[in-house]
Amino acid sequence: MLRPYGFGDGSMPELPEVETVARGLQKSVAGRRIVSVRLGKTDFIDDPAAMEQHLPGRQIEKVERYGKFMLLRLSARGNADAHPENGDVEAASLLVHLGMTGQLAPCAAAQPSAKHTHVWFELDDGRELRYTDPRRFGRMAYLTGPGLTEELTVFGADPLLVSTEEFVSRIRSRNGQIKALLLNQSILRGVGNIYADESLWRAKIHPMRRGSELTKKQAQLLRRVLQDVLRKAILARGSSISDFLDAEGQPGEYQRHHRAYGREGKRCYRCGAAIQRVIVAGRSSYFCPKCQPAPRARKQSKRQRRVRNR
DNA sequence: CTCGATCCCTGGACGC
DNA sequence: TGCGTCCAGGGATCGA
Repeated sequence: MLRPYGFGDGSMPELPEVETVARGLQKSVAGRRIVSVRLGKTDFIDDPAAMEQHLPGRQIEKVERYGKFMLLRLSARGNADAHPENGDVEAASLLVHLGMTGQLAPCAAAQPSAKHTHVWFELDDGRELRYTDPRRFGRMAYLTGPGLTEELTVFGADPLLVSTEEFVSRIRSRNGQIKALLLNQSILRGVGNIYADESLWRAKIHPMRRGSELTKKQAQLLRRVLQDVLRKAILARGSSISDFLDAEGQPGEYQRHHRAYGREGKRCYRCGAAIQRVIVAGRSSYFCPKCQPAPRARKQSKRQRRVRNR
């Protein structure tokens, strides 16, 4: 049985998982034409009517990843009834975010639908591309040129492509906690809770350290280990992903390489100290208290400050 | 700018 | 077995 992300072992779709899904879809559905669209619950879709109206007839030309989003590049609709005012002669894109538990995968049209399937794209080869998402934290949007551009410009650099200089300046120019900065999609696009913790552990940086507090060397190291972790996770097909893309696909294996995430109370692989969990930026953060020394307490209450200033 | 709180949602874990 | 409670988390939003 297909197992969605986020169940049991804390895995969820971050950059490596989304990259894995996008590559799988590029192989399995690129080149196919969407014949029709059927919708179930639509509260995670920007404009359901637009999807029903504009998707049929379009070919899926390419499947790309953008941060944690997938971008299905669609051809212009080739039929004679195309209405230019509706953008039908224009190339378009379907933006898909898997949220916590989203899955997008093709299957035979005859196959019974899994629970929580909300979108069915009928393809021109007898299959259906289906979107399943129990929690509906995902998002789907049909977008054309300007709308898409506007949508994408709010995001920061791709962590795999960002130069050392840009990474260092983006991080060191902020006062926020480094964990929050890594999770902030307008600074870097694609990093989530798991890979933030994993890279901070590898760089020996406490999640509550301030971006501005990092040395240049630390920031450079963080970029290097972040890229290394993401690349290796992609090679491992992500963390704990089941075979939901194609029959020969293997489950993700990267969870076996986790050094911090989900290891509260377990021994640090480097020094043997017990991994701790704290909430940073509203999210569970796992770190080694010995290898990743806490920043000096910088926040003082007004009262403390008054006392000290006397 | 940065922070925390709140909400969205479902199902798994856990206690009784 | 079955119920209730808590928790997980990406992201939007809002007020401080």
